[in-house]
Parts: sequence; structure tokens; C-alpha cells
Amino acid sequence: MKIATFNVNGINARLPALLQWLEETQPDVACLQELKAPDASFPGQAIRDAGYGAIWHGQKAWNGVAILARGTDPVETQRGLPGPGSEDDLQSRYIEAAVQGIVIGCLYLPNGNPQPGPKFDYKLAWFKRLQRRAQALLKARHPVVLAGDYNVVPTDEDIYNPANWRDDALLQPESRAAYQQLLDQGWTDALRALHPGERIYTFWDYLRNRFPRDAGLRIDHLLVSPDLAPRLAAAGVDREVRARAKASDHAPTWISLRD
DNA sequence: ATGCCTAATGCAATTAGA
Repeated sequence: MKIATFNVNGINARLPALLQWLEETQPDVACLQELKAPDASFPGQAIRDAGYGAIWHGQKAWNGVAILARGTDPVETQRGLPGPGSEDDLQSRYIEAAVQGIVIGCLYLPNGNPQPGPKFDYKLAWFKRLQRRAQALLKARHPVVLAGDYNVVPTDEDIYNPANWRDDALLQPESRAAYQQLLDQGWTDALRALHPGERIYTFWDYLRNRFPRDAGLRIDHLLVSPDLAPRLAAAGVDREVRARAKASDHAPTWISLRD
């Protein structure tokens, strides 16, 4: 079973690229972030025609997340991240569904820049709610994959040049500690577990010729629950998608689980 | 310190991204 995450940076701007990638790589599950579209503008029919059932949580202009499942409909288990403060949170950043017996959490964690400031506070508060949801899923003993754009560079190994980014919200000790606390619950960072010591990037800024220079960051992650970790067979980044015309600034990132 | 690029909004220039 192949599970992917892809920050599309605009579902409608990216639709041809998304459909091409789905056709080429045939993931069983695809978690999408940054739809940048309200619910009514989601291209559900085009995605169904490509063979995927879908659920989505949109928002005008910003954010937005979706879960696609090949040949079946995801069974929604949560829309929006629950927990303290969730009633005041209008940003569409979390959706969760069961697909083929696995719970899939699709998340778009707040960027948090500039820091310090209210956006960084929101990031850390959102992270706490994610930790809470993650703990509840573990306690229920479900097989779970938490996939998405975490907006965290976990270590200095996960970025081309940490010195240039030391004041950025993505590298702050608080952001990294929150990510580590999540892992300490028992989750496995699949890409890192299967490729220790390797340079792996999932995002390259449009600015400053970053992709041709391979000046990237690893911020899109797939975390798997303890029962799924032994089933990890492969993991990777579809870098060629980032190289194409009209590409997102993120590349699709995926894992494959043994049956 | 700012521009460099891209998408959305809405039709010019601003906001946000990371």
C-alpha cells in the first residue's frame, strides 16, 4: 500500500500536474495540502474521473487539505483538529479518514513566521493539539499514518544551509522539540528511518533558483504508528515532479507498506 | 533591509508562503 503527501500550493493551479502524478505513480492514498480553494471550487469530478474518491476541507484563498483514495471513498473520521481552542480556529488544516483499515491524518501545520509573534504562538498551540490527537489515536491502537506538511526542519541534516535559516520558525528549538515530542510518543519518521544519514528534501523555494541548486528543506513528513513501522518497505520523494513547468514548490513524498 | 517567485483575489496591488 502506497501512501503519499503532496503540498500542491493551489489545487486548481496544480490540477494538471496532480493528475499526471496520480496517473504515473498510482498512490493508494494521497494527502493534499494548501488547496487554496473553498469547498465548492475543489475539482472533485476530475479527481473521481482519475479513479480516486476524495474528501476535502477547503478554505477561500488559504490552507485547505484533502485525502484521496484510489478506487474507494475515504471514510471521514475527523474534520478540523479537535482540542482546546479548536472552536476559535477557522483555518482548514486537518482532515482524517479511514482507508483500507488504516487511519490517515492529513495535516498542514502552521508555518509560524515571523517569529516571535502571534503566528509562531499559533503554530506551537496547533502543535500541542496535534500531539493530543496523535496520542489519542495511539491509545485507540489504530494503525495510523500522520502525513503532511509539518513546517518543521527536524535537524540540521534536513536543510541545505541551516545558518541562513537559524531565525526561521521552521528551525526554532521550540518547533523541533514539538516534533521530537511527537516522535517520542512512538511514531516513526518513515523517510528518515529508511534513509538514515541521507540528504532528503521535499521543498525548494521558488525564489533564488533554489531547485536547480538543490537548496532544499525536508518539511513534508509521514509518521507511522508502532504497528506499521515493521511494515515499512520503501519511502521516497518524487523530485522529478518539482522539476516540471508550473510545479508546486513541494515535491510529493511517499511510503510503501507491506501487506 | 529588500528583491528575487508563485497563487489567490479580483482586476491593482496586497497578502502569504517558508
